[in-house]
Amino acid sequence: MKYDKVYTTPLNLRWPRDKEKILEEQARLSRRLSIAPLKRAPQYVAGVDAAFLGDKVIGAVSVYIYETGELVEEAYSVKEVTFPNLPGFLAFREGPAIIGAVERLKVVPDVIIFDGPGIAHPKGFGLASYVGLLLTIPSIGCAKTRLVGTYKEPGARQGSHSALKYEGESVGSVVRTREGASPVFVSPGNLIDLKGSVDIVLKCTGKYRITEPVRSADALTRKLKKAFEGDRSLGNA
DNA sequence: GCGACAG
DNA sequence: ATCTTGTCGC
Ligand SMILES: [Mg+2]
Repeated sequence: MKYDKVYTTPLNLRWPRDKEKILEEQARLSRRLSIAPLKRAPQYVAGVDAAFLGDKVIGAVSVYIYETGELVEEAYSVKEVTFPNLPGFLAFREGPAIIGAVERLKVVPDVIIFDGPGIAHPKGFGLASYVGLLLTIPSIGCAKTRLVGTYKEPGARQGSHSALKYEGESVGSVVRTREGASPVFVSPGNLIDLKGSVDIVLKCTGKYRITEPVRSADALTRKLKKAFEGDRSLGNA
């Protein structure tokens, strides 16, 4: 279709003009990811999410103490939306605002959980991988639905999981975080492996399907959005 | 040409 | 993701 606005990637590549270059860039960056076990147990686990308001993106982050589940800090940032909504490129829309939020934190998270995939992506470079690579912070992709890959429905009990395969590789795990609810799609983003990702997601799961850190960030995202609606200085109204 | 398709 | 109140099922 046609675009009335100039959409750009954080690397000044324009859509749809530079479509091929953008795809090459995702593939190139994915090769720089490190999918390996976490060195030491995390102390701080963060959850991130984003919301949209007009042509603005609100990124939010909630940090918890991994062992106790205590909320210790939150932050957010607002950015301009610079990329259209197309499957495979979510990172270009949410990434900037999420990165901005994490950079405003006083504490540096040991691992970050995302509302979107890591390497379970067409080019092996989903939202969690993108942010995890740019910030050099271990990241976990925890998508609500499938982007790529095939799998067998996991068992009905909480904690059940099955492999998510794509192009012959086991890129993720389909995890039943809550009984009676649809499973979640876990895949490592950067600086962590699949096993460690699943362990952390389950450890951060409370009574809901979505991980507590991400739920918290999602809640913050909406509170902020509500507070910003009708705010001329933010560009809407 | 017809589906699939993160949030 | 977003637009939105009540309503069906466990
Ligand atoms: Mg989200």
